[in-house]
Amino acid sequence: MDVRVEGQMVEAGDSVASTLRKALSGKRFKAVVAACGASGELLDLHAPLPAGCDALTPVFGEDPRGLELIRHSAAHVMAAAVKRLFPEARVTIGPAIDNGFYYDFAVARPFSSEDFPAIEAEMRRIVDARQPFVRREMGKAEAVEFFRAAGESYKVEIVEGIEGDTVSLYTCGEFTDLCRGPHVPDTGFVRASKLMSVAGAYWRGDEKNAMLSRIYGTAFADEKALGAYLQQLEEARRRDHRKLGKDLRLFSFREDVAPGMVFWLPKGMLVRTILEDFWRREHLRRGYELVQGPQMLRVETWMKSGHYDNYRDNMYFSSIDEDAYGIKPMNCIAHMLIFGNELRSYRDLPQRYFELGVVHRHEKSGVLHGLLRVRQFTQDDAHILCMPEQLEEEILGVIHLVRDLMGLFGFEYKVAVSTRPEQSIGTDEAWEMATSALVGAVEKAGLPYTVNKGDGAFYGPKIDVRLLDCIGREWQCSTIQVDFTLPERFDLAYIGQDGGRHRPVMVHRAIMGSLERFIGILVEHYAGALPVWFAPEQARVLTVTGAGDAAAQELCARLKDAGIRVASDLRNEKLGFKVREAQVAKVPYVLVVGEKEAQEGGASVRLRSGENLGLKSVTEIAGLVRADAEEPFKQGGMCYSFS
RNA sequence: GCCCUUGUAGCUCAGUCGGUAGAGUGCAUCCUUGGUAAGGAUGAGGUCACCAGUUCAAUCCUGGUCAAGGGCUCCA
Repeated sequence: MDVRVEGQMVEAGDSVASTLRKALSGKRFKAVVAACGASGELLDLHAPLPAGCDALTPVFGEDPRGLELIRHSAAHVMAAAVKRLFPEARVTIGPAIDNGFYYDFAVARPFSSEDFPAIEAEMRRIVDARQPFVRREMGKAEAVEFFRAAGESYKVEIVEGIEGDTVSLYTCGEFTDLCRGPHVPDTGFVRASKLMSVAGAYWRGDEKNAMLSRIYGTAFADEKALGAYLQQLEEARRRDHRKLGKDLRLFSFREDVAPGMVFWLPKGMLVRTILEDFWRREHLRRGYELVQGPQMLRVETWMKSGHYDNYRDNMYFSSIDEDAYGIKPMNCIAHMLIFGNELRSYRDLPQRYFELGVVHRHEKSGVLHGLLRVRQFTQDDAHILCMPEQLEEEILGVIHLVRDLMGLFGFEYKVAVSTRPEQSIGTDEAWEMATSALVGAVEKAGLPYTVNKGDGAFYGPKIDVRLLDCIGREWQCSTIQVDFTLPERFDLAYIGQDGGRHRPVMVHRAIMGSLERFIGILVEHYAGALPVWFAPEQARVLTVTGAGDAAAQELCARLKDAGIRVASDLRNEKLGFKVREAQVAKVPYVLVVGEKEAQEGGASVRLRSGENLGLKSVTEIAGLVRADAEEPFKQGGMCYSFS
């Protein structure tokens, strides 16, 4: 029988490898890590050619599937090295993950990064030995016996949990591990790897179980790809909003005073204010109304809403005159009550309430992370109360708002629709109606989406939007949720055309999600070089010598009159020094005033890119800055300027 | 909460194999008036996170506490 390999037909060999060898050049064959069978399954190179197999695709290390194999095999190599150095360590699991792999070990003394050099050296020896990965099938009982004899109690537990009669084992050198496979042909393919960090991890991810010692590592097809990845990590560190926030004086944290809560410094607060102002205006333009509820509500209200039962552990409480109050972790209750404040007609619907609502949530201390995970934050929260037949239209409006906002910052994004989970309330009919409204809206908007089956909230289906920043990281921001419960619990109603009382449907949505978090993402996305429209300092006037002070102040005043956020640096320092400081502060426009400019008026303009535009008049400069600030709005159909 | 790492000047970090500490940067003052990424000098600034223990002596060793950072979702 003949087998198709990369477009040519070759005679089937005994093994996958021998078949491929007939079709590939020696050099290419050496780089193959595995093969993909006719039905898409991955095969070990050493494996016998499956019966009836009529096509094979070689998989290389650069291929995502090949890379995953390399990483999985790297986990085995690391485990083998650890077993050599620490024979008493018991192995547990070691999968490939997004950016590498890990392996969890049960050891008396947890590993630390100081153990890395020894482990890496041992790994190197194993890699250089080019030990083949040998697969073997074994009956379950036999496998249990094998691992019990080896003292690998965790493996025994895993084998016992596996369905079916046989399991597969892979051996490289003296190390044998339970593994589904496949693997790279030999350890030589794990030539570019690096151990990254250690962490504690619970057995099977359950905090009731024993704490294991996890070692994270990464591996690539070659040193070049590994180097590129390490460089990308370096780039991410360079963009870290916590560092940039400190350097650029945007915000600070005082762990001793208020852990997980932000102190907004003047520049950061200006950025926030501009974003808030823009966002409020945009909401007004799209038919939302601004509202605001109290910061704390009596505890009885939280009982009525269900938050006390379901969310109490994350809430802060206080008491006033012996009455218990809960500080709001969400804004929806006040919006419910605002709807219920008067009798509503179907003519009044939809009601769209928008609030930049400050909420408090008690996050566990270990999960706080700069602006991205805090305990007090501001949601760009809205609740739309509408008739069921308006639902799709309303959701479409929200999706358009998401699209326009993401476009404004140049974010790519991914949409996922989450459907009814096992545990949920509400009728099938309501779920069906809401889910089809969500799907219908996404389709009308022409957006590709995925479905997360059973991942909806217990009270309704939802759309989640994950944005991708400019270095490809994903962030969960926007969420659009349909909710049947709250209108029910608060007995909200409107009078329909028929004169009867009807229950409105509620859409809960946040686009930026948390303002704090969104600003953190923006800082990382732009690496601190914020676009002119919300840069806290759009321009800085620098003098060459003290003789330019008066002209600089005059220029500054005129630009301020033109609505430009400008500062001046009249310090007694050399120009090069001041230029550097402005550059480090990522100021978009640096305006230099020297003798020549003082005489002719205007300033010589240096951009953040380092480009020098030469002498420009005040009017020209104001025009440049303004045009730059308006640029991002050209695509979104939006329009905004802060003044 | 749990595991690993870390905690020294406003910031970034050295250092002391146990004898209470240093650099760069920033800040202040002075000199310097310099044309697009760092001019020079001088000075101020620290209960070495906190609490115990060991010791003649602890910032350093030991134990504990607090905080931060990396993880604790990826399942042979």
